[in-house]
Order: sequence, then structure tokens, then C-alpha cells
Amino acid sequence: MSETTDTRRGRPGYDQRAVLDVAVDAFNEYGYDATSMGVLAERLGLSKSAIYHHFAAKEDILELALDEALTALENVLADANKPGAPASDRLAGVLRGAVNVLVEKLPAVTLLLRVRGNTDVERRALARRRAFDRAVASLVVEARDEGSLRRDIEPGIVARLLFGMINSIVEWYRPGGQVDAATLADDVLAVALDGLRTPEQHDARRA
Amino acid sequence: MSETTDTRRGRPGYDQRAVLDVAVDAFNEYGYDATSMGVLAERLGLSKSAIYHHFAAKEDILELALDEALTALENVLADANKPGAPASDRLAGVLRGAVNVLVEKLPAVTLLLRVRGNTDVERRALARRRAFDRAVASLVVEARDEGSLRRDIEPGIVARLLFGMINSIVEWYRPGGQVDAATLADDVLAVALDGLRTPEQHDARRA
DNA sequence: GTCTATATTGAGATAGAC
DNA sequence: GTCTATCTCAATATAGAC
Repeated sequence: MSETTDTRRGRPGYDQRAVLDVAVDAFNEYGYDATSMGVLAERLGLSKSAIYHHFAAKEDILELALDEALTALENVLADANKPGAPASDRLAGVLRGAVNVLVEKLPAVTLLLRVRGNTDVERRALARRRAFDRAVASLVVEARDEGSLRRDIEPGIVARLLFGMINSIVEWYRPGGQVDAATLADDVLAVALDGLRTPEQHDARRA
Repeated sequence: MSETTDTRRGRPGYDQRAVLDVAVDAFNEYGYDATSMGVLAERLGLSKSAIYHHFAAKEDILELALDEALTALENVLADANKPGAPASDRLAGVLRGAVNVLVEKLPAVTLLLRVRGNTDVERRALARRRAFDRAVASLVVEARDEGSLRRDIEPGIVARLLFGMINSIVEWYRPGGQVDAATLADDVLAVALDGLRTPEQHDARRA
């Protein structure tokens, strides 16, 4: 509506989204603190001050990225919460959904998983992440009480190992590689639920 | 030999080890880059310059801590490498040993797992860590070829998920808490090998 | 082994022109 | 939307006395 007929994605300069994407990649490569506005500007082919046209502060870039990751994860929780469904199904839905979010929003989630809590922005993000973790942990408890999960390991530890495994995906998964998101989610569920041992050895152990 | 009869751990000042321990804790709390020599000095109750009596540079503190973690992990690999033993036993030994190192040298290993590779010190540490990961990955391949591990998931993915689960322990394990190292290692092995599902459900799935 | 300076560099951020 | 120039502050590290 505002100008001529262009597809709105700024031709001459960057829009906020483009700056965000480049910045998040840099944050993940060097770490947030170790990434200066100077190297950001270099990567963008801009001056440092040009970045401040899109974001008022370095931390606002971080905040926007963290919010993107957290919102996506929170939506997974909401989507999987079908009242009446067995807890094991809802848990599987959350795990599968979380893997998908990890893959689809890999840079933002990677950034989220590395936040330490040094500033208010980081602490707010950590609080939202902990709420998500708590929700998953109580799903694990439900699934165990329902008889779907083994009872010999504390559910808190189960939930943490489970999400440790899932979250570690950001350390090595790269889009366009050999593995697609659906296969990865299947593999994670398979390892988590059935373990690595061959079925024959399961039987041998029980015999 | 040098002075009077004292137990050598300096009473008036710090020795290198004491500075190291305090520094590593701070690095893990705030992140290495976000930890200034100023806050380090505050935590030690020293001036900044006093720290430079023990370490020539901030990064030397990091290097010493990383070396401690890496040496411990490399020793696990050497200890578990009993020629002739089944790969599955050797793999289990490495996993158990790695959990023990994680717990016993929690601060140093935590630091190691967060290194990004921004400097030569960090890149050297990453190279040693990758060598360790590769050794574990080839143990996984051996165990699979031997028939001990399921063949339907790529061994590279298996190894990564496995160590993702183990490494995530540093995010929540705290010494003196409810769980001791041996129990934790048992739980990790149990989840990794047998999965979370109840035995009855394993059978139902196969029927 | 610790201190009080201080040198020096690089960071995040702003002013104001184009 | 981008630029050059600059401000301000905090960081690592050093000098040299006690």
C-alpha cells in the first residue's frame, strides 16, 4: 500500500528479519557474548550503526530469537494436550513436536538452549523454558502412573535424560543433511522407548 | 622443605588450584566470556592483578580446566579398551566411565561441553573432544556389527543421542543431591539399552 | 602473594548527515 | 536505511611498590 509494486522485502537494505537471521547464526557460532556488533556488521555488510536502525540494542535481537523458540515449544505443549488421551500418547506427541521445532527453528532453539541467565532477558527466557520442562516432567509422571513407563527410575531423571537426548540434537543436526526431521523424531522415540539393545537380547535378559 | 612446618596449602594467599576452582565455577555460572577478571577477583576477595600472579592470562585458566576434563575422559577410553572383550562390554564401560567423570569432574566437564571454538585454546580442546566422540562412535559400530545393538538406526545417530543424554547430566546434576554417581550411571545405561517402556509393553508391541 | 595505579583496546551505543 | 564519527565504559593486562 505504501509505495510501488514491490514484494515488500526491502531490496536496498535489510529488514528486521534478515538482520535477525544473520545475527542468530553468528550468536550460535561464537556465542552471544563473544559476538560483537562489529562482526555482526561485517557479516551483514553494514556499519554497526545501521544495525541500530533495526534493533535498539544487541539484547533485543537475542530477545526476539528466544521468544520465537519459546513460543514454538509452548505451542507444541498446547497442541499435544488432548484431554482424555492417554498420557503416553500426549507425551509422545510432545517429544515428536519438540524434535520438529528443534529442526524447524534450529538456530533460535540452539540459542535458547545456551542461555545462562545473566540478564533480565535471559532470566525471563529461562523461566519460560523451565515451565516447559516442568510440564513435560509431569507428563512423564502421568505416563508412569498410567503404567506406560517403567517405575524403577525416578520420573524426574527420566524427563531430564529424555530431553537431554532431544536437546542435544542442536549440537549436530544440520538441515539438508542425510536425516530428515520425521526420521529423526522416529529414531528418538525408538531409542527412548525401546532402547538400543536388540530385541533378542531383551528376551535373553528376561529369560 | 622450604619454610616452617605447614601443610603447604598457602594460608595467607591462594594457590593456583584454588584460583582455578573458583574461576571455573564462575565461568560455568556466567559463561566464560561473560565472566570478567573483575568479578573473579571479587569472588576470590583479591585484586584483579593478584590473579595474574597465578595465571598469565584469563585463557590459561580455561586451558587448564579443559585439559583436566579431557585427560579424564581420554583415560576412560584407555581403561575400557580391553582387547578381546565384547564391544558391548567395552561400550558399557566407556558410558559408565564417562558418567563417573562427569560427576567427579563436573565443573571442568561442564566448561568443556560449552566451548565454542573461538580461540586456539578452545579449538585444540574441541579437537580432542571430537577424537573422543569418534572413538565412542566406532565402539557403537563394533557393538552393532557384533549383534548387540539394533541395526535399524544409523550408528552415528545412536552415538550422538547416547552422548547427548549423558552430557546433558551436567545441566542438572549437583553433587550432594539425591542421586549418587553409581545410581545415575545405572539409570543411564538402563534407559539407553532397555528404553523407557515397561517390559509388558515391549512384549505387547512384539506380539 | 598481594596491592594501587594505569595503559590500552574493544565493546555497545548515539548524533546527525545523506 | 545507511553512513562516518564519536562518546563512554568496561575489559584484559602491566608496572612497580610492599
